[in-house]
Amino acid sequence: MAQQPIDWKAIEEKWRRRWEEARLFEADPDPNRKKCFVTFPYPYMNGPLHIGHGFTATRVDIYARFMRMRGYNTLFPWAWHWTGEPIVGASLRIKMGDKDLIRALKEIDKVPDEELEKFIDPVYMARYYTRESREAVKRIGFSVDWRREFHTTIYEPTYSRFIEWQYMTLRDLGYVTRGTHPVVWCPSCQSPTGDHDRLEGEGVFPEEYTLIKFIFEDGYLPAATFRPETIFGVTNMFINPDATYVEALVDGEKWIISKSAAFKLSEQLKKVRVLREFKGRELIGKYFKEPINGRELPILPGWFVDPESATGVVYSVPAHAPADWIALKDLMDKPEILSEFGIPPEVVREIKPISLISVEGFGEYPAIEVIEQLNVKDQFDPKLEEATSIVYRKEFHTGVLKPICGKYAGKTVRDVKAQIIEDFKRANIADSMYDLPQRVVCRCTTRCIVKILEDQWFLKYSDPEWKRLAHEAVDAAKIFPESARVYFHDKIDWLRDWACARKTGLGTPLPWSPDWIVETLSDSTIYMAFYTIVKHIRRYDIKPEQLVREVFDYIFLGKGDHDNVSRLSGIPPNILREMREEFLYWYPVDLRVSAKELVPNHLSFFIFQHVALFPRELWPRAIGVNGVLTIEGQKMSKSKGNFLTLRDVVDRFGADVVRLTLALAAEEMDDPDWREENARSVDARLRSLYAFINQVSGMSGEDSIKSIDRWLLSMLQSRIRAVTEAIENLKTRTAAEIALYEVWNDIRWYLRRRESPNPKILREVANVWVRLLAPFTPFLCEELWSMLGNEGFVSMAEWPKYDESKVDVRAEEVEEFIRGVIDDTWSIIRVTRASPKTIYYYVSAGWKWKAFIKLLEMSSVKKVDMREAMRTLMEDNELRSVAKDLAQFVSRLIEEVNTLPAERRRALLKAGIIDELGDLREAADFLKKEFSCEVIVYREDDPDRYDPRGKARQARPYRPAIYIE
RNA sequence: GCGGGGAUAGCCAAGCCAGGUCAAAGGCGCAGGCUUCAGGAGCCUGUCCCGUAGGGGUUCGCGGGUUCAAAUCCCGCUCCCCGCACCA
Repeated sequence: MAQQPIDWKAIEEKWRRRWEEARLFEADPDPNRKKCFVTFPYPYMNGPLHIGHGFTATRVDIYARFMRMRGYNTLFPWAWHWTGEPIVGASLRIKMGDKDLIRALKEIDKVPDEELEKFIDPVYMARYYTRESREAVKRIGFSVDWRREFHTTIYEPTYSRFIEWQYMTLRDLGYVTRGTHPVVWCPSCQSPTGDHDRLEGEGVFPEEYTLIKFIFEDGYLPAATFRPETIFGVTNMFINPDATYVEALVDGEKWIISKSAAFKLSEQLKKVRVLREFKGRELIGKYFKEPINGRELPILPGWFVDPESATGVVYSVPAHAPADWIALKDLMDKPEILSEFGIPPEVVREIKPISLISVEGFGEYPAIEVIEQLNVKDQFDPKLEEATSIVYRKEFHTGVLKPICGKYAGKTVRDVKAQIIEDFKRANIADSMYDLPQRVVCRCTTRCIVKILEDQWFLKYSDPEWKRLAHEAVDAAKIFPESARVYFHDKIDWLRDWACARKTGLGTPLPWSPDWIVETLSDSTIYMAFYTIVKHIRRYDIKPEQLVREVFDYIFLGKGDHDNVSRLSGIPPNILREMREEFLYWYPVDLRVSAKELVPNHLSFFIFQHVALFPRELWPRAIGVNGVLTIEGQKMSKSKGNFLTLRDVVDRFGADVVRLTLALAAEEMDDPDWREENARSVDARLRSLYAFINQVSGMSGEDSIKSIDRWLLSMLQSRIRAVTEAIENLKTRTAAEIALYEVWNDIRWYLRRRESPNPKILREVANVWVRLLAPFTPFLCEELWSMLGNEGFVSMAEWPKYDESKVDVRAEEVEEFIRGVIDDTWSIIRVTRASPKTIYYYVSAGWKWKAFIKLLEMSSVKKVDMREAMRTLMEDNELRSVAKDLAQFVSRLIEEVNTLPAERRRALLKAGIIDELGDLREAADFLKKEFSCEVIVYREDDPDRYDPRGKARQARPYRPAIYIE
């Protein structure tokens, strides 16, 4: 199998053109054929397709091509996702001259200058990438029906009509609700700041604080806390003397809070009117009242109080909050600070921590104990945070409230916390506000706050009934790999309501509230249904305004009759019927594949929305989940500079090489790793494959059938079966591995064993082989298929069928036997470091075979022991005559026979007594070549044998005795 | 923290669900040989350790256990990766 220069590009172009001319992958309903509808989640067009897209989509295409060859009417459509913020964002950044982005687009995406300048129009940008990506998809050879291509957003008005229908229907079904929701918000951009839009604060989300409204003069000091239960242990207040505070009317009450808190609250549905501004020191030394028992407590200076955090008002519980204790201790140690504020030292000295939670393993004052344990020095010690977290966790999970807590006494903190908050709020002792636990800075450099968005539209994924249906859909579907099923169930339970509309970005406006746009993950859930009718929309030039609700109701839900709907829409009734029929023909989706990162969002939404909108028989049939691609072991990213676009990779290596390399990289949920080294190796293999098939196609020679010929065909059957089963289960790596390497190794062994290969057999094998590989390397296989003299496309050829009649267990056992003999012989040669002149083999005597088979039979019923075995064997006259040797023979074999796996035992029994002498003599020439010496074969009981060391009697079935000179 | 996936010989990676054919597929790399008008091609052999006869020893993250028998089952531990929401 020598290599030849092959022009991949020429082959690929040739067949791509022919496929297109033949409209090979355009699939239309055919009631006489079973259908298969596979989909790949449409990619987002803010950049070129990368090799990670290529990986997942290749798996889809392998499956599609496989099913097509198995006779299924197979549809693999493709579309483009334009919905969302990033395209607009990128476009804006280009407009503003963002150097990093522009360089990335030039260098990685290879966008020419004259195109780049037009990217200030986001739609132009999306169109550009769509055009580029379409080319890449064609080049890599995905078997797509392009008549059904579309993109999303209002720029594809008929798609928008579809989305409108979807959301009106969902709303009527009660799955869309209205509500409020806290988001991280940039006051400058006036929009939510997602994780990827931040300079600082990745992974930071709003947290809800309880505000305890301590009474102060004619108003309140609302102190923020996560631990409202500790109010029973409050001893004082801390205010930052240098921070700016305000007196403000908040929903009609007078509140004293930090200046920034006032602003934040105004974004959280509170009516805020600032009355006056002042420094915190004004409050220091004054007294406030706690609202439970009305105790009067002092306000002390605390510079650790961050006015940017929550209200900037902090109450102090030194028994249970390490920070509070440390702050108090500081003040006790530094009376001069107190005097600066005119506070007598005894005010602080007399403060006693009040214990309100009992915790196993701690005494009265857990905070103080932990501070001592960790040796926290002062308020600025980083260990303080750890101390706080230890106390908090311990008290939350195991703490029990003490009698001082009144009606909550005796309960654990965990159980009663929510109740306390509710009670306090009802009693107007508490309120709440959201804030960010850490600084978050928007890309525009503005510090973010939490805003509560009103009138937000939600998909009610929290609905238990909806969840139940989603679970049922997961149970009913095939999930590849099976282990991902639990992942889906888990994520369905975990999903909360999803804000399904946004104010900015591209998309489709909500039909009943057009200032909102359907959010990107929410407009991409059932669009596979649109593939089934977009063909008609194009062909019959159906206008968006014709696509009234009733049209979709009719097509997708079977509501109404076509005459009526025709009147409403102006679409002829026969076309409506055709669309309905086409939808019903293709639906449900037979397979959808994506990377595992989409399980918690896209794939789960896909399931949810299908169960909401469609009857059970139209729910997805199978979902495949795969890993996330890395490049040479590294996560792919544009900033790291290891971003590989699909187009570049296909340009460099050719479509088939890329496809096969990707297929061989991983399956199930393992992460594939793209390695150039692997691609080069695959390239070499394919060149050799070409050379081999080329050679076989013109080969002539004798065509007698020997055992080795039957062996090759027999092996091929098990390869066919294994590849078929693997692809059925989307185990594309296993399938590719067997189809390429295992078959290759079989053929190699065959060529080695057969001095003059049988051309007919090889051509038969080649015809199967090329078809097994066709889903993986379709271009090359088309070429090889025609090289082998076949008419038509291999893409449409019948998938090889497992042929029982070609299975030859005996031939397989014979090869096992020969291979074993070779291995044993090599082993001896290596150990003795001899260079053999003559090798003598002695095959087992007839009685050994007889006993061996008998033992196999006995052990397939149940485990045999020595005594029982001998008793049965001795019933045979011939065996009895060699009783002494028999006993030795059986004792050596019995363990082995007993532990043989059932399958193997069956194979051995099926093969029966093989003609060791004949087979070995037939292989003698081959063995001579292998060992470059003479080979002589005897039967162990041949009276004329040459056996100077008495080796012959060691012979066992399948393991002849060996003597080497 | 919650959830999911992992840990196998130099590397990648099968096997584990259904315990014995497992010193453990396949690929890559490496070494030796062959082939070739010596291009990153092909073929053969080797690649845990020991062994002058086909054998033996020790391995499948760590520690226990079940079993005649465990990479595979059970318990505990350590470490790695990924997701965690208004975002594609």
